[in-house]
Amino acid sequence: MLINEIAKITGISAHTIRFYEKSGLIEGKRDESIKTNNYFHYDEETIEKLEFISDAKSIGFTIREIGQVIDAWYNNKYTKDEKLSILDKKLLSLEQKLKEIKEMKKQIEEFKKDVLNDKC
Amino acid sequence: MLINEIAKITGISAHTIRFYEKSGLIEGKRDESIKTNNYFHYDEETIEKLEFISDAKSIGFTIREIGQVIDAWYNNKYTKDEKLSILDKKLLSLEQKLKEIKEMKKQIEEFKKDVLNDKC
DNA sequence: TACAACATTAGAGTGTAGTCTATAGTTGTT
DNA sequence: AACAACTATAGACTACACTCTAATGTTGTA
Repeated sequence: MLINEIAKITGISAHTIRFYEKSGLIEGKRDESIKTNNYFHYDEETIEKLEFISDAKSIGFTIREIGQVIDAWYNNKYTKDEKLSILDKKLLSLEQKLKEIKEMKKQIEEFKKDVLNDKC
Repeated sequence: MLINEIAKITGISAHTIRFYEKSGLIEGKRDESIKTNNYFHYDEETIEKLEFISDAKSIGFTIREIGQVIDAWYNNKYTKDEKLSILDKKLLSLEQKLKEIKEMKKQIEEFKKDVLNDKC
């Protein structure tokens, strides 16, 4: 698959996909048998990664954090223990976010009560 | 209270507090009886607002969104119905975030299983 | 073969949310 | 009076995450 094809599939622009590639989140491969161009080719795994990136971004993970998780899962940069430690840290920070969101919900519900009772 | 005092109480720097003031999130008042300076004075409500801002930021709300919620609660920019509508929208987006975080947790737990089973 | 549609790279520009610097004036302490 | 510590303002600078432009080359269709 060339860049515009995965762009269409994932809904992420070719520009942004190139930006993610520069940032080390994904990696296209060049077809060595083709000598006339140096187009990048992307596979199913890249689609998976891009979808994961979209999800992770929407809950506030940074590019660097997402890169860590991707590396912990797909790549062989880390030992098994290092991978597990990275993933456990992310799980903890998700727990934290969950708590904060629940508290924020309570607080906004309090605001609503105040508005309903004309207290502000 | 002058700026450095609420900075100390809230743990937010004076610079950032001034930035929030410029952004319309909080508002200090000048003491008209003092002619020698034009220092801003802040009250307890500002501390409440600043603490709300910290919480809301950490779960990914933008300055603009936080401004809307603060206006919906403290100010008289909106009618009662408009205020309730703004707060309900924020509650919905919190529900959405909650869902996404739960899904992300599941996904990272899957990653962990793969790592544990040496599948990657 | 003309040409639209695609590909690459480097680098510039944008918006968000701060963060810092410089300048100038004010307040409190010795 | 000297001076450290505070205050305000404008504007420069930073990091992050895109987003776009320009230049150049390639591919596929009429």
